Amino acid sequence: MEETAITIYDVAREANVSMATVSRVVNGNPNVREATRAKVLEVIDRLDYRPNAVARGLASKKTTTIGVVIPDISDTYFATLARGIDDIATMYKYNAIIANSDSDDKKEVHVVNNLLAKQVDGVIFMGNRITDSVRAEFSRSRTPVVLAGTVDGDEQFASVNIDYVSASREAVNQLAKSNKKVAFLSGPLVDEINGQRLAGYKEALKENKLKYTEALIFESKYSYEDGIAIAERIKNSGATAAYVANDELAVGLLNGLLDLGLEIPEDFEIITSNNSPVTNYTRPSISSIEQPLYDIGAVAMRLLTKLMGKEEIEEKTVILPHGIVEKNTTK
Amino acid sequence: MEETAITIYDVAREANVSMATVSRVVNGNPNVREATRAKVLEVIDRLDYRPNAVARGLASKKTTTIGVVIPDISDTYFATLARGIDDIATMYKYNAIIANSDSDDKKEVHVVNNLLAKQVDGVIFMGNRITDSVRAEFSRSRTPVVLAGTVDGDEQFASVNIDYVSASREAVNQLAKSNKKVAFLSGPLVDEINGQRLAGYKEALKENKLKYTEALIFESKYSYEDGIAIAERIKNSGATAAYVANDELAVGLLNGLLDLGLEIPEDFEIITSNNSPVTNYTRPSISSIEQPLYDIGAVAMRLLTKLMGKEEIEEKTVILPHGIVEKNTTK
DNA sequence: ATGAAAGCGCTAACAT
DNA sequence: ATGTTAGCGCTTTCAT
Repeated sequence: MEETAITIYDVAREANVSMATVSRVVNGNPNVREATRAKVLEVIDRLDYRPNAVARGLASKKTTTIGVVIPDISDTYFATLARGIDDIATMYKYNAIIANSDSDDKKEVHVVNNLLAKQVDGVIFMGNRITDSVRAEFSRSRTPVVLAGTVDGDEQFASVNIDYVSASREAVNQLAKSNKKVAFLSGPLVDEINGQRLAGYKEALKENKLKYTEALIFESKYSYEDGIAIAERIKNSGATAAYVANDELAVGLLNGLLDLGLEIPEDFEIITSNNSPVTNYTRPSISSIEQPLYDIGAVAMRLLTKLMGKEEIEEKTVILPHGIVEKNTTK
Repeated sequence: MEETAITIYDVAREANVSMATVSRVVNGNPNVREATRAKVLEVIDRLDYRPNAVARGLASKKTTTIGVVIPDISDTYFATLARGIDDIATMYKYNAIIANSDSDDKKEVHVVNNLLAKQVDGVIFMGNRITDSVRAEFSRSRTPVVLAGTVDGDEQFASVNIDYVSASREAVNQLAKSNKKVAFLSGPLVDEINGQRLAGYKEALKENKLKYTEALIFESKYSYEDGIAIAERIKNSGATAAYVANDELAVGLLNGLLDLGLEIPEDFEIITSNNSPVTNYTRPSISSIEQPLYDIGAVAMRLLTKLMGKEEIEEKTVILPHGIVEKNTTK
């Protein structure tokens, strides 16, 4: 908003053309004589004209803005996804309004509403689960939605993830090779993503002829402190290994166990889930499932551009490959 | 954008009032009879009317959206600032468009332009320095700008920071108590923020009657790997302590020195700058300057709301308090 | 307290 | 190739 903003009308008058022609030039419409285009461009440059995106949005019903619902932008996991989203968004000339939800049901509904009121062309939703109210909100809007790193059992929405079941199965398989008692440590099991991880854990136990017991299942929050706090209980459970659903939690568990005098990985093995940088900072560094977080965001955004462009989608449930990186918390 | 979006006009017709009245109700204008308000509200609820923020923006010249220029949202330092910004923005009913700049001059100008085209009501700018072209871009716009965690020597813009000179002086003072050779490790010294840190370093040397030598100044990128890579050079410099400008860099240095067989803090002391969670994850945990990152973002956003509301500002250069947290990389 | 009407700055038919 | 003219959905005077 300049002192006295230059409008398309000012440019038209100065260039002796109609505003339609200026609009055509601005939008790269080929139906403009080269000489005319040059003149308009010159005036645009001289007057330093900057098209008002809000007016454009109202007239065209396209805002070139997307909404991103994210639990917490200061959480590296989501921030990495967000970076992937924003890079691709920028590539396709979109801007991203980022709204923190804290995975709170009420806030989620609120921010989604807000985003839709702002007429975003699409939404990328991240969370641990997708509630019915959010689902309803999206359903009665025609705005395309893509879930990133978020599991939707109903497959109502397009989504980009890795195969969490397989990933955790592989991780637990690795641990079960040399441990009879493998603990499972995650955030709330009601979150669908953790449910999938638990399913993978159970599959691995079965494959290794180990029996499942709730005594080895630990539910917690996703924080370093929670990891520290739960270390003693896990040690006392008799487990000699743990698959952990979150890196900060894993770091906490590692340091907690170290504080209790355990040798890692000799006495206890750990595999975590996101292979974020912190897994390399600890001593020993933490073995982890490796997942392409940035790419999940990037692919989700690319998918969204297709949806917004009404392109045909070959497969709306995208599964990206994962791996296991062995570092120093496994033998 | 619903199937057939319902507009203020639909509500007006259904409630037998004019759109002006609906507008008044929506905007909480008191000049509406209670009965009328109730009826309108009922219709709004029944039709599930959601005011179009784009149209509002065009008519009122206020978008209730701010722009946030950030070097990299996946960098915890900035992500924490961003979280503070977004929380206060939400509190004041603003949304934030977040644009990554990678601290790249060209990108910065580009995203700022873009943000202004979108008619954001204000901008929060984060970076290591503020270039002339960005400065120019902001200058010829009337959009309020606040710098967060970003030093502007010219004090042209409102800003929120800690006193980097004092903070690094205190950190180095602490190290100089028991070390004759204290290294200084930072990102590019052309970045004003590092210039201030260096100034503090020099002051501390002087206070401790140590002489300044370029042999102890190390310039690097801001990454873990760079910290690892530079460890040997720092060790060979004869330094027995280092003040580091970035936490990831400090973690790298710590692990690098550990790999070289040094005992920390016995053989080498380290103090870093941001006290981010990773400083607690390492063994030993890293002593650090403590700065209120979240608050810097929050206060910057609060300041911006005042600027946008044309309120009087008592002091546009805000300095927040800092501290030093002694952990286990100092004796 | 309420309504009528004029824009906000632009796009998108439709004409020419 | 270019111009004319309706809107887009809302806010905001100005009347009443």
